[in-house]
Amino acid sequence: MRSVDQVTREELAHDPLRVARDLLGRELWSTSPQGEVRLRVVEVEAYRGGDDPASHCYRGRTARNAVMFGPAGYLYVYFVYGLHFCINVVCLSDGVPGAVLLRGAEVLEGTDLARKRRPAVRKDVQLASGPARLAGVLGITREHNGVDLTSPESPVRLYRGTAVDEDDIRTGPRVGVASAMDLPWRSWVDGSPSVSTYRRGGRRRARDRG
DNA sequence: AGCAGGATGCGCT
DNA sequence: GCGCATCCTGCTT
Repeated sequence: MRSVDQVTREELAHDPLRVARDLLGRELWSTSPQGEVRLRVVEVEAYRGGDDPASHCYRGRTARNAVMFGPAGYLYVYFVYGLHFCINVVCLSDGVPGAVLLRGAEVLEGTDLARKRRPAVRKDVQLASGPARLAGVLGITREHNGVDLTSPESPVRLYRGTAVDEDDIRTGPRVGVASAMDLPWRSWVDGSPSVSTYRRGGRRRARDRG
């Protein structure tokens, strides 16, 4: 298998906690009329279904989260805070919801286009640091919801890339999510400057705002 | 390096 | 209505 081979659906049809670690070092290529952008994934988070209160699938299937209930290998796109898109790789099998949120990546090719799409970001190394920036530099919109990442025909695709050394992988709690469960929800490549800064979860109360 | 506040659309209670 | 799997600006250490 070569680094330019696409990731197969079978490889993604597993528990999100496992797939999350496996996605580190993989490459995401997006093709559009504007050009091509290639990323190397360095930060991810696992989300499950009915047993995960932070998951969009926690309260069952709806029109919005339907893709997460389908087969592995598809893109789940959601819209947050009235401004941003974020993307997940759907995993597990048809009917069982689960996905991995892509939180951080390094830009390998297409830096000029990435910068055009995210003009506010100061340093190139931070162009895809953070889930909405990552989706932004790929040119993701709601049209990309349900795209097959394992098909050569798709506008956004997942490639094998180069494996990350086990010793370079770190895990910790998810960003912006309050969870009591001690599981390796979040994984990242140690030392990468494109890993987003950690913010703890939980709601801010009126008292805390002073 | 780290708050705080604003901008903003939409899914769900 | 409320609350987000956020980002950006501006100001303080």
